[in-house]
Parts: sequence; C-alpha cells; structure tokens
Amino acid sequence: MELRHLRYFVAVAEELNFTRAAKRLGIKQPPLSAQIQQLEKEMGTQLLRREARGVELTDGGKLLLEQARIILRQVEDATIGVRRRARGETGRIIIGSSGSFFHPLIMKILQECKKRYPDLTIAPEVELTNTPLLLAWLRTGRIDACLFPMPIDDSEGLTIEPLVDEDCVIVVPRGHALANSGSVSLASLAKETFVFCYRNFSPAMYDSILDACGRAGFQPKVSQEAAQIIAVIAMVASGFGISIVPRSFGEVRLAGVGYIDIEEDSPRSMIGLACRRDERSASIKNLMQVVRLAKQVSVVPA
Amino acid sequence: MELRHLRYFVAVAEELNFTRAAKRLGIKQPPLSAQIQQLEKEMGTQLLRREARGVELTDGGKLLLEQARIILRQVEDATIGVRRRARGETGRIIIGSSGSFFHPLIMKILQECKKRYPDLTIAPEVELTNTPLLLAWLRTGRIDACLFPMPIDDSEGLTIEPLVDEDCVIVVPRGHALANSGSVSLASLAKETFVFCYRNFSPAMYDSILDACGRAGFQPKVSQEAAQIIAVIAMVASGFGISIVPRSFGEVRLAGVGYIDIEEDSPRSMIGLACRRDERSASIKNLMQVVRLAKQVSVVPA
DNA sequence: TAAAAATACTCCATAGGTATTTTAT
DNA sequence: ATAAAATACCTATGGAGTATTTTTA
Repeated sequence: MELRHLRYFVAVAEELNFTRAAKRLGIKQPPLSAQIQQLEKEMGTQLLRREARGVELTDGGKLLLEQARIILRQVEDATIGVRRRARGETGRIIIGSSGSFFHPLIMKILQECKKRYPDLTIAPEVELTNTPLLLAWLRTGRIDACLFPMPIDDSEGLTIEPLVDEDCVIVVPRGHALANSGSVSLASLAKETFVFCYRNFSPAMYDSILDACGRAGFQPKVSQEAAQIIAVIAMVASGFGISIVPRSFGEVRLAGVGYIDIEEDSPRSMIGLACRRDERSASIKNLMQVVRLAKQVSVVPA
Repeated sequence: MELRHLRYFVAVAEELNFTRAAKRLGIKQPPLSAQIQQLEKEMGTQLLRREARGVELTDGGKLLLEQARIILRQVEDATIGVRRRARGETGRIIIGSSGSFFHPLIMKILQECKKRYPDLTIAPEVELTNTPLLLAWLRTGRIDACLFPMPIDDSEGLTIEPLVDEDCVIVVPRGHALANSGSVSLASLAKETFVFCYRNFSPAMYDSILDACGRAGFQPKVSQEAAQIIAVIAMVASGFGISIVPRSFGEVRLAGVGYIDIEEDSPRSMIGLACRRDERSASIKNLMQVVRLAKQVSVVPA
C-alpha cells in the first residue's frame, strides 16, 4: 500500500463518486478505479459498494476512511515537524552548569530563547558536578551546551560564547569586623580564614581569586571547602570564615551574611556558554546565536 | 511523499548504512539513495549525514524516524482493523427492543455473541418506544437490529429470526382471590379488570391475549394501560387490576404480585430478532447467525 | 586503499490517459 | 436514455538495475 491509495480512497469516500473524485485529484476516472481496486484487493475486502447512483461505503470502508484521514494528517504533521526540528525551532537542549548562576544576563538569555523559539525546551542537566566532568559530558554528547567559568584550560573542539564578566565581592558573617565597611581592599583580608569551592568546581574562578590575593600580597588561609557557591555562602553564615564570590551571588540574601565591595583589582568571574565546535544541531546553533545577539543589545560597557 | 519513502528511510536509519539497508529492502543501493534524496528534497532538509563510515541521523532525521515508525505501524494496524471490520468481528451494533426482555435465551445469545466476537459491541438503543416506531428506525438505519414481538404486520424487507416462543402467566396482586391458585383457566378471569400495555407497544402480544380471551368467552375489561410490561406489573401490584404477561416476566419479583399459570390455551408470546433483509454489514449478519446457531443447540422442543 | 555513497545511464513496471463497454436506473 | 463505473489498451513517468566515479578515513 502507498499513501497514494489512501489519498485516492479518501477522495472517493468523500465525493462518493469516482468521476468527481478523479477530477478533484487531477487524474482520470479509469486509473482511479484501478487504484481503488488495487487497494480493495490488498485489503481483501470491498471498501465501496458501487450503486447505480454513486457509491457508498462498506463497514470496512468507513473504518478505513477514518484511519486514512488520521494517517494522512499524521504524515503532514510529521513533515512540518521535521522541517521545524531541522530549523532548530523545536526539540530539547540539555544544558549543563557547575552549580547555579544568578547573573541576570543568563536569565535574560533563557527568556529570549523561549520568546524566539517557544517550542524549544532548554532543560538543565539535573546532576550537579564540576567543570572537568561537564567538559567531558559536553564532548561525549550527554549535554548539548554548558555554562562554564572562563577561561577553560582545555577548550579544544568547543565554541565558547563569552556571556558574563563581573567582579567579585567579599562575603562576611553578620557581626564580622568588616561587616559595616562600604568597601575594603583585598590586602586587609590577609589574616582572615576563607571558605572556597574545590578548585575542580571551577578552576578558573579559584585561580582568579588566588591570583588576586597573591597580587595583594598574601595567600588566603582556607579553612573549609565546599562543592557549590551556595554552600560556601551558607558556611560563611555559619562562621567557618569569609569568602569571595561573584557579584551576582550577592542576590543570595542568606540570613547571617553580608557583602562588601572590593577596592580595586577585584578577581573577575567570567562565564561563557560552550557547545561542540562541530555541532550540527540547528537548535543549539540557535541558542548560541541568541547569546551572541542578546549580548550585543544589552551589555552596556561599564 | 509515499509510504515507500518512509519504509526506505526507516531501513537506512536502522541500518545506518545504505548498502545494507538496500539489501534488506531487496533493492540496490543507487535507487535507495535516489529515494532518500527525494525525501530529503521534499522535507527541505538533510535527514542523514553521510560520513565515511556509514551514516548518522540529523535532528530532523531522528524525529522522522520516530514519526515514520508510528505511521507505518498505523498503516498496518488500519489494514488489520479494516479486514476485521469487514469480517464483522469488530464494530458496534445498535439493537432496539420494545421494553426489556427477560427470556434467558436472549441473554444467552448476547453472551454467545460476546464470546465469539469479543470486539463487537452490541449496544441497546437507549430510547424506549413502541413496535411501529422501532420498525421505522430499523428501516431507516437508526438501529441495526431489533427484538420484536411476533408476528409483525409489516415485515416487508426484513429478515426475522424467531427466538422465543413461550406461554403467558397471570399477574395478580397479593391478596387477590386467585392468589393461591396453582393454575386457573382464562374463562375464570371474565369478571376481572385488566391492566395492559398500549396495543402499539406490541400489537402482536396485545392481539394474542385478546384472541385467547375471546376464545375463552369474554372480552377483558381494561381499566388501565401502560407503556411497558414492567409498568403493567407495578400497576397490578398497586391494585389497578390483574394482567397477563409472558412467562419470562415471572422473573420480575415485584413485592405485592404473584404469578399464576394459565390452564390450556394460554396466549403465546413470541419474540424474533429482525434486521434489514438487504443488510450488507457482516457484523449484523454474524449476530443473526449466532441467533440461528444458538437456537439449534439449546432450544429443546418441549 | 578500501568502503560506501553519489552519479550517469538504461530498462521496464506501472501509474495514468484514451476509447469503449457494461450496468443499473 | 443517461449517468457512472469497469474494461481494454496504450503511453510515459519514474522506480529500479548496471556500471562507474567520487569521497573520506
């Protein structure tokens, strides 16, 4: 059986007249009769009762009419769906990230993507992990794109779109000596004890902070390490020490912590969106394109 | 697009190799390539990425593979379904009846039908009505088959399969003079007042009862008429009079009534199943056939 | 170099057209 | 007598086969 048989059958079943159906189909009556006879032979039963005035449907014909309409509709829908999928307008992108990112630009990009491609789902990879593993996941295809703290040591084979470049702030527990300072220099933190994320969580940020401290003349004493920045802030609140986090984490208004600006030479936190350089999926290219455009429009140079 | 394109595409998508797919399809590789190229042209996008070692699916190709499998499955299912429908193994038969019939043979036939054709639904016409209207409904196709009290005046164009032939019993209210009689003659009811169904409800049964009374030497005095036999029995219970109903209605154990046998020359209640003589639907023919066979097996001559 | 798909062509099966017959009012 | 489908036969599109080239790991 071919779709032609179904298309022809639906025409005859709707017109209840071979001649009119043939005209509607743009073919002549005899070949139409022949095709319907083929179909009846394959079905092993009559589908249409030929009466003197037109034709009527048999029980089998009635059922086939229903089914054929559904099938033909589905073929059309599939065609449209495949075209949209190929254009990257539908589908599901799994996007990874080491922990949560609070920068408003990231939210803006996800919103913009939803606006342009409402049928494209951007799903976060649920398992939280660290940068090296995310890199491996991106390369093997477990995830399609990933938010990374930049720079990445090993960006071989990846396309990276820089997204966020912000400074850091100091997190101190309520009651700390510096809690009421408007801003302080890094050097004044030389005697403090610190809580940081494991270096693996984000080598780039870790090194950026340690480099800045080095330039300020000290090596921070680390009392405690955590697996996420949120956990770091919670630990600061619990008195494990102070910490340095990207400015956008100042949004996390945990009871018991305060944020202080860093006077000059703050470590910078940079985040980029990465995908495989040889990526063929239009949806992922669309996402990267949205990032590129959104930055142009909204990031005002400081 | 034709189903051929989908069949070929599924083969290639599953083998991920044109040559093997062609072999599986029983055609050669070049025409298979040509068909897939046609499909890609119609879809307006690449479906398969041809790599040196075999091929891989694009996003659009992945979606089409899913959809094509569904469509091809649906075509197969439709084919099987149409064949079954044509054989009368599936579908829905609307069966009419004037009121409820309690004869066990009727139940037996419905059960037998369910057993032989489990996917064939026999649905009762819900609107209760009378014999002449049911006849019209059967002729116009509102119902497909109908249980009728026999004989029918106007059986033109119908096929009728006799189903039940039983005698009648007398219904009396509790406390009636005859309530404890084992059996009585019709003649002894000459002075009673009666409750009957409207003649239109079932002309055959009405006439059968009146004829029997006539032969017994009296014309029953009718105090009240009802639209269903069940209602008649309820009215007897309420003291409107006595009545005569088919024996199988003795199953209706309404509080306040008793049933008494009729000594010789009882009116007979006959029920037949009718369908249109020119009926083409195999399912309805199957139902009639079940009636024919069930009678042969189970009706033991008295 | 080898494996696999694409290209170029040829052929023929069959979809579709034309003319006519059959069928049932 | 008419309307409509079936039959018979012809035409030609395009699906499939054969031979060869191209491509890439």
